[in-house]
Amino acid sequence: MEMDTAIKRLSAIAQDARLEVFRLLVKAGPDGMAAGEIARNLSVAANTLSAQLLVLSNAGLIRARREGRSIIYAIQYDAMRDLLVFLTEDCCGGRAEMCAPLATIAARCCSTSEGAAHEAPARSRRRR
Amino acid sequence: MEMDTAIKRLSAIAQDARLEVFRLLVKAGPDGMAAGEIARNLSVAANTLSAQLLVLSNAGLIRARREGRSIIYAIQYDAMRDLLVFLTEDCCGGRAEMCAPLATIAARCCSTSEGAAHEAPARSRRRR
DNA sequence: CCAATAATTCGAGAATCATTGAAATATGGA
DNA sequence: TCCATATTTCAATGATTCTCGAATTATTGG
Repeated sequence: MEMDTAIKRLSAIAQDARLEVFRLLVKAGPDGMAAGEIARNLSVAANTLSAQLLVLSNAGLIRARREGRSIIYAIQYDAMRDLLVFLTEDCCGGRAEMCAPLATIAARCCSTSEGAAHEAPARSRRRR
Repeated sequence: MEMDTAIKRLSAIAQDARLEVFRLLVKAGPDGMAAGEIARNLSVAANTLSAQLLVLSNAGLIRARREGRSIIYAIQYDAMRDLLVFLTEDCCGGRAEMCAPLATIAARCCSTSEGAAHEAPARSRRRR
């Protein structure tokens, strides 16, 4: 990934309203949410939100699709994944101080069933 | 982690010079690098760099220690790890689109020896 | 076609941020 | 103590960025 792209994405989420939008859309999943719905959730003006959605879109972190009168925004998982990969590149200059925690993140995510209220099918994954 | 902290850290690395400093220090590892050495590496003025190092410090991403005439900056792995955890929180709103890639990151990191030009002693680590 | 809803674009003003030269502080050695 | 090295602080300037009101575009239903 190019530095330019990474910076674009980082600055996109380095702002309170946009970080909230981002997190909201991460939670919302692939189905996404309409712009108006997002605005209501975060109590931010429609036109302000529009500008912020554009920043996130231009960074490639979210994607818009029209559905009737609404425009639905949804997270782009690949973009986020690429950014995380970029940030952790060369993290092992010989040592594992950073890598070890990464494994923890992966393990915590989707395996700890703390938030598994929505019964994920969970194709048997080997533990630990 | 508080949103404020996350934003502080994200904005800290959402800028070209600082992102380069950050990546350089990630590579450098716990021993860190002197401010002057960083400046030479990135060909940026000492005073400009100083301001940027302060931003990264205030964000908690790096830490300074004096050593003789030099001031050595080193990455703070914990801060970075916490940020990554924060960014991936709630990423599993039921689906694994984002989580699966995370595991890949962890696996790629420290296991793929693609960038192992600096012959890490490699205390026998199981492959793959 | 007209009105209502959903969202975006435009322009301006305020606020924040990055960079620079000049001056200041801290350390180590002669 | 005096000087050179290493780095930071300060103040100013220019560049970005954020937000907001007003106007605009797109879509649906009557």
